[in-house]
Amino acid sequence: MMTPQVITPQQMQQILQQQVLSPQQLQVLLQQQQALMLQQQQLQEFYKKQQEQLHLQLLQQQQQQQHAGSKQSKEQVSAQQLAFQQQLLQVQQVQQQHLLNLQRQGLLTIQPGQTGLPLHSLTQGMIPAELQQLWKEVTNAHVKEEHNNNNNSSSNNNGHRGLDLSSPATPKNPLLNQHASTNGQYMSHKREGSTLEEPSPNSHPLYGHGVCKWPGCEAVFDDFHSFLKHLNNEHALDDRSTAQCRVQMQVVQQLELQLAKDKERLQAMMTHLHVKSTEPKATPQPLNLVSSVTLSKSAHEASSPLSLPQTPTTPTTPLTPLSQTHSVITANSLHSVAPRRRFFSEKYNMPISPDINQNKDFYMNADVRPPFTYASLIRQAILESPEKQLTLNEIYNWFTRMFAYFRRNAATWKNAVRHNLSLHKCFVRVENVKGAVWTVDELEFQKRRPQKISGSPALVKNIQTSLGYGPTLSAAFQASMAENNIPLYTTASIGSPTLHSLAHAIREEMNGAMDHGNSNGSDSSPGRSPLPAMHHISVKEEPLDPDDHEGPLSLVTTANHSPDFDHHRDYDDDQGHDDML
DNA sequence: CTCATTGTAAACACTG
DNA sequence: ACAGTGTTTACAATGA
Repeated sequence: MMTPQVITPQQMQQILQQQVLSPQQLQVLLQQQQALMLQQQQLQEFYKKQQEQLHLQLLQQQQQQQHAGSKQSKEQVSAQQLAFQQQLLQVQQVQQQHLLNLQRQGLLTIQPGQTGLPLHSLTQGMIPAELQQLWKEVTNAHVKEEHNNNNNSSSNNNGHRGLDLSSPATPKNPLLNQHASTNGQYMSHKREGSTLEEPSPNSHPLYGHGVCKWPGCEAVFDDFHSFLKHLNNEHALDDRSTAQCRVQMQVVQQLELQLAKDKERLQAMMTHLHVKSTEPKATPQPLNLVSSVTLSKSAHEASSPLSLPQTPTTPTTPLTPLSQTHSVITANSLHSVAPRRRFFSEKYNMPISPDINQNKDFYMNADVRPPFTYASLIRQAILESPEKQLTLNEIYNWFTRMFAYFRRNAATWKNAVRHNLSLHKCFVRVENVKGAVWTVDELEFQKRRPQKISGSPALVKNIQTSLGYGPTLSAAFQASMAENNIPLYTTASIGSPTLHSLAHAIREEMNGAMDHGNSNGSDSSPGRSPLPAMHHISVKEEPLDPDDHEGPLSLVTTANHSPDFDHHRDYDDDQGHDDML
């Protein structure tokens, strides 16, 4: 999807998803920031050179045609300059957002005058290669028409022809993309669909569950008045606040934009599918998660604008990826599928992350039952959290935040969540200072996969054997998080140690909490492991290996500097969902 | 058919 | 007493 705007939908989803920064993320951010600083220096130098070059060229051309008395070249160069500047303006948006987000998180202090971002700083987000490319375009491609200074604030729809920077920059520039994607990490968001109410004496849209909901603030107050005090003091009208406000505006803008685009896409999809209805059936879907997921997504999206039967007791089961797909996707065909109790085929319960990420917007707004098991959803919620641990209430909040479907019938699904937490061994309860948090024992979770994945036992073996202990454990964690499309976590050097200790922590906890009599001893006992090279592959036997890790880890003290942002969701069972769609 | 998994409902215990 | 949390049991639906 070509997205001319600065933020891609995926990034927006990450924005929505990653609200809290873990210490590891902060570390990564700092490193990236340092790298960015370096870049900025280089870029400024580069830009200076380019400007000199431009001036030189200008002078030369002036001299050349001075006698001819022609002003054309001058105008031409001016137009080029203009175009160049406009491109830079575009880049400015990316860069500005990045900086603002940094500032928003307190990682960067921007001087008051800097928020305006003078031209010379526009290039800060660009790498030399890109600048060069841009320069080439500016200098080579002749500007055929006058560009009026349409530096409107949004400028998403640029009028530039061959000089469109956004399109080449997006796919071409991994660095820029990286920044942009990490932007999503910084940007907290507020989706205050349910807080439109008038400010009552003891409530404030920016105050929820004792936490200041100002982006990036998270200050905790037990008293509403102290919050008000804080709000007036800390978030007064200053540059920082306005900048943060601007970012928030951009977030909203982008969301609206994406909504419009998705609607358009949906329309196109539906028309397309209608047209295709008479055509021969598509080739059988491979047992590929992505494809099936995509299909389910399209099915969902197709159903989204249609008035969904709001019958929570009869779940609107999405299409089965393989067999039950009809060519024509209509509301009827979608929901005429016999109501099933199950969410979806549990074959697909494991890698829901991509789907969730890709269809987040949909699930957030459409009252459609997500096609995943409770266990998968709970796992996803926990893995998405910065500390890979959530309290029960935070899990609830995640459900209500991510899925419109779970904003009703709270008693039912909450019970199911608790039931699942207790029932499945893959969910480990960890005592904490604040109470108890739930973590995911990835090994246990993966253990259930073999039965789910139909077809390829080899694949199953692979998966299982890849879940050995020690280093591979953290690898499994990383894989699972890469699955979450959380780029920061895949930066191995940073994510690994923490995950390691976490895994260790979980294991320790398992040692204490779980009796190892759970093993049915059927598969892969240590003795006859299919991979003798590895240590025990036995996934189930107590994973108490020699402690190669450092000593006492404390899940508790792992810098809970980022309080549960989840609390700022106010979906209290029966409210805040009637405004959907 | 059996069996495993999942969802739902409900009872119960514990805790603050 | 009450709500939230956590465990457990029972049962139905589904699919392998």
